[in-house]
Amino acid sequence: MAMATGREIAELCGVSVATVSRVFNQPETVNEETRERVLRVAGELGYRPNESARALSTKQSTMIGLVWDTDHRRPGWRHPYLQDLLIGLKSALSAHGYHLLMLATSGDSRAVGASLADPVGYVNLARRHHLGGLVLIDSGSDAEAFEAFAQSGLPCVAVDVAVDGPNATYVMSDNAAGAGSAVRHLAGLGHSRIATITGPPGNQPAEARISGYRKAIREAGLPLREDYLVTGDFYRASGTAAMRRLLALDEPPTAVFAASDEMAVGALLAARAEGLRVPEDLALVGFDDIEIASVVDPALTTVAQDKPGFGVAAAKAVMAMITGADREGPVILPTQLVIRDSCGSTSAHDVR
Amino acid sequence: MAMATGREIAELCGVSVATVSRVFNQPETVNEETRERVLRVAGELGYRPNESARALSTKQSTMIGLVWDTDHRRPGWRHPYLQDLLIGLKSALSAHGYHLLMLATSGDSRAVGASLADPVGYVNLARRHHLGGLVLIDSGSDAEAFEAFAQSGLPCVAVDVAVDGPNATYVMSDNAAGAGSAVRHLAGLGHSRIATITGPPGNQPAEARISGYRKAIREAGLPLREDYLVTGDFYRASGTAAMRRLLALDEPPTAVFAASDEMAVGALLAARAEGLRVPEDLALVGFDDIEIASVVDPALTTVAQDKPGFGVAAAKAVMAMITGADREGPVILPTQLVIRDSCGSTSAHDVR
DNA sequence: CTGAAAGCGCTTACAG
DNA sequence: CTGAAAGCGCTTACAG
Repeated sequence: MAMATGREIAELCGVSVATVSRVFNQPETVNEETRERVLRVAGELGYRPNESARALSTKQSTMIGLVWDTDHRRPGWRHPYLQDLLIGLKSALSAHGYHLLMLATSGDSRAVGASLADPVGYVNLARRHHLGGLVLIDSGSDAEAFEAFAQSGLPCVAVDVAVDGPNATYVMSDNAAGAGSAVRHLAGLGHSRIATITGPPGNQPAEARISGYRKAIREAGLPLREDYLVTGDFYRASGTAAMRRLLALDEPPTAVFAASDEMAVGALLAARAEGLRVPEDLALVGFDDIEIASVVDPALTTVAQDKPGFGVAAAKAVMAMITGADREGPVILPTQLVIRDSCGSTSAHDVR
Repeated sequence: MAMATGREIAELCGVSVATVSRVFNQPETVNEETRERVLRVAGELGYRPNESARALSTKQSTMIGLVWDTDHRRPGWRHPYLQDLLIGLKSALSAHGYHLLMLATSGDSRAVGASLADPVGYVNLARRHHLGGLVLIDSGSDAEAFEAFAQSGLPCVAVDVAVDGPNATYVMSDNAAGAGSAVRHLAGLGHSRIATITGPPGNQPAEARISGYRKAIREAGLPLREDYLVTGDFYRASGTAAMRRLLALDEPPTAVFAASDEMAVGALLAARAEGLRVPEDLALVGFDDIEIASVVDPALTTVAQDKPGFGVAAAKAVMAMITGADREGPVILPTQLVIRDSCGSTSAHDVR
């Protein structure tokens, strides 16, 4: 059973195809009686305007492109909360009747795919498909490539990368505030030797978390020790390495804020290997609140990001650009400190 | 800068649009010199045929639809390995120049979205977009709805659900064999009281894992005790509840095979709460090998599924249907037992 | 090997 | 309120 076409509906209803089209696009301009007849017949035959034809004619499809580079140089790389992001994105987009097109990525630039090495390939794809806009998901080091998208004029919203352009915006957690809340929690527990394991240099959320850390340390009246600032890369192994370095210090920290849960877990492993007990000998706070945070032992206190919120906000932002709503600034999502067992309780620490 | 059209290229090259089109679709039919001229000009202007127009004309887009129900009745539901599946799917599809369209889902059936309650909505969408086929991802209880897709005639490949239809197939782990390997490992370690925590009744992988368990128990010469078969639902909490029930038995098991890592973690928690040590007092094997498996303490021995492999196989299967290759049967993926610390070592158990 | 023409299924000024 | 017509950008028999 092939799809019914507008022409068939028109004939069955004794109207022109133009009228059928109007029923679906500007229903208020067509006589109520005709409209209902068309709607009824269309309903019976399961008719809906063909999307390819519609996109060709209007130069606007009901699809938003997703740029997510899976052929990433870093092999085992995984996005910390892709599924939640997609859930939020998809459901918010669905509410507007939009689908999400995961654009093919191809190493070479021939064929259909594009690659981040060549952003115009993606922009081209977007135009050829009449996409309404693009959602850009950072896989760690795409900031530069994203800048090119933002300049293209196409509605773009980046997640976790601050881009700027005629039709571009981004959504990001309030990373500085989140880091601050972690440090304050630690300081409030009586710690004065609080170190941090950072994300990779150049990464915006990573940098913001560092400033948040610095600011909170200062505000707590604690000394800012550069040897308490160890560079990681968000991955677990780097957390382990960083923790070892911290533990080797003459005056090792009693508390550590890791800029990702993965690194926090790595740090936990390192601490355990050194015979330290968490939280008794070492307090630990992570960032993200991914699933493993609640499953490690002790369960990790962490700065939770609003994962589906990224998707919802991104969807809202593209839709706003498409419908030409007033342009709003970047979306900054609040974080929330989730207190579990990796820092002990206040009372426990009073004893210290 | 709007996209260049075929007409512009044609004019610049002094040929007809038909020729330009041929250069991209049947290059061998056009004179080499002309072809190269067109290709060069097209390259300079970044021209590529518009996808909407092409799809309208050929009735075939370069998109595969993804049916993934996020508005699932089970609120906190997450697919255990969606990201890996998508990575495999996307990269294999990309190799064929296909994109992945995540179809909008809408609770109500109006608007653009469809819902699993109404599979024809999706099939309709597929036709309106001229999708090459559909990949169906089970969110726990979609088997029935998927049957409807399979009957539609549209190329469909389901993940983790055995569907059948004129143009449908599926990819699934060898769940029975996987469960068997878990039980054999436990039996090999000297356990004779091996219980299992199952997935939800009716779920095909869950059922297959149960048969695998039964078969292996039998083959190990152990008695099949119905009280050692406790029903779970793949979620963590059900693992905890099931474990409590097992521990309350007059003759509690010394080893448990949980049909998912989540349930294994739940079981681990319950065992710990009862003061049991894992693996000393209780050996535990999970299924899936998701990230938490390696992060819990003790690290979980588990039956690993080839997660990206699902995506790759699904992509291959749809592409084969689209290109009309000989129809192959369902793809059964091998599993692999990953031995970590939750079962102890053979020697440790010899002492027992 | 190449062009003119029809057609894919819709939308939207333009008349009436 | 409605229809005839043009156009969106491509592909593919059909002639030549």
